[in-house]
Amino acid sequence: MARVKAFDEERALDKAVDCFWSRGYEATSVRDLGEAMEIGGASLYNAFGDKRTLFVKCLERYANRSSRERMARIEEKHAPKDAIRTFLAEIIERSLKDPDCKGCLLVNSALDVAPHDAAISKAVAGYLDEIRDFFRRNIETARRAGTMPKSIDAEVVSGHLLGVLMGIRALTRVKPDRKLLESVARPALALLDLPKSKLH
Amino acid sequence: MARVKAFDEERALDKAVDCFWSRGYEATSVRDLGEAMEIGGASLYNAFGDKRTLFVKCLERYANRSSRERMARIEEKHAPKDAIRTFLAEIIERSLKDPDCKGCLLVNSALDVAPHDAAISKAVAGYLDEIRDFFRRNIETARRAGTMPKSIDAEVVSGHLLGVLMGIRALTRVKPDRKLLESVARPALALLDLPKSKLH
DNA sequence: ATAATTTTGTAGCGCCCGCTCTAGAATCAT
DNA sequence: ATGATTCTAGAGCGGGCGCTACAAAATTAT
Repeated sequence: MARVKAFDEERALDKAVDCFWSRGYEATSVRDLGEAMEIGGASLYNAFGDKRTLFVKCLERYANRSSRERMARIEEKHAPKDAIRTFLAEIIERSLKDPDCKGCLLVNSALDVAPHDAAISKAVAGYLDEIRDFFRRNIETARRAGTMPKSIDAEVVSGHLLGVLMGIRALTRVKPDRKLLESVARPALALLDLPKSKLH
Repeated sequence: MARVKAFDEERALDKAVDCFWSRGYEATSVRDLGEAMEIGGASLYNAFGDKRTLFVKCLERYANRSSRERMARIEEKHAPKDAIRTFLAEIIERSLKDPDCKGCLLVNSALDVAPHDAAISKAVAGYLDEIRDFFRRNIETARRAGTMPKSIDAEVVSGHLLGVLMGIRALTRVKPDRKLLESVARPALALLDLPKSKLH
């Protein structure tokens, strides 16, 4: 009934994610996006709406492919306490591996664009809540299993871990140093361990 | 020998800081700046150079008037351990008080502009190092005074506190909630306390 | 083949960007 | 007062911005 699209929407969306991720929302032009996505301006507007709408779709795509994927994958393979450790370790590894120091699109957006756009702010806050929920439920499960101290308050420590995560992501962009990032994480992870006295 | 400036440079610079602080580097136009500073474009370029140069001066101004001022003021009035507690508490209070959720100009810049500008990145990294030094020297002093556990590693914990600080500043921009921000800080501050067993 | 429908490339709209030029206004030493 | 020097206001430069209009190209149902 009509001409068929000449490009893969998901592939193009991934390219758009890369653009916004490495350059930020304001500094990325629609022409930049078109070039990276290998489509013309008309196709871009036809398929994804205006720049802001495309950005919202990029956030969702990123949440699905990076954030949620990581949590699900780790939660599947690791015991609760180990899941939290693995999560932070993986964040640090990826942060250090990236030569562009792009950090996390959600954290970058939380600082750059969310404060000036209520709807995007709400979306980003939701994605961050999912990460905190990941911490919280793993803490609670481990606490019940007796692999974490009963004295731990899941509400407090999950918030702490979210803050630590964001601090790591933020620091990465200006000081991508392994020793520093690990020193941010270590005391938070030590919290989760049973006190030595209880081990004997 | 020549006409005298009709505006106060420092006052104008403070207005420029407010602009960059609330809108970010990219989203702030030179016309925005001129309007806020109440000077024309020509005067702006004459007195402060181009937009980027003005931004660098704004960072330095902010570091002096916000970051360094706070550290010096707190360090003067508080014992080392209390200085760290007061510092974080003050950050949380100011973060919650600000209806615009501007966060910290240094942290915002670390994510937005530093990654795309080596010189600015170096400057921001330096300002953040000063904050870590504040944590480190207060930890070391308190440790020697016996008001903090000897088991604390100042290198690790100062990095942790810097990360926690940045996490608080980042979270503020999208979730300015007291309970959350305090939960980020509390475990980090608990680290500094002597274990109960040692008190008796 | 034809018609209907959607996608695509291109050209370009109006607008704002960072920045500069120029003319004149204000201040100083003499 | 005069001249030297600096500052200021305004217009406007070239260029990139987000976005759209339009006609040609590609696809499918008939």
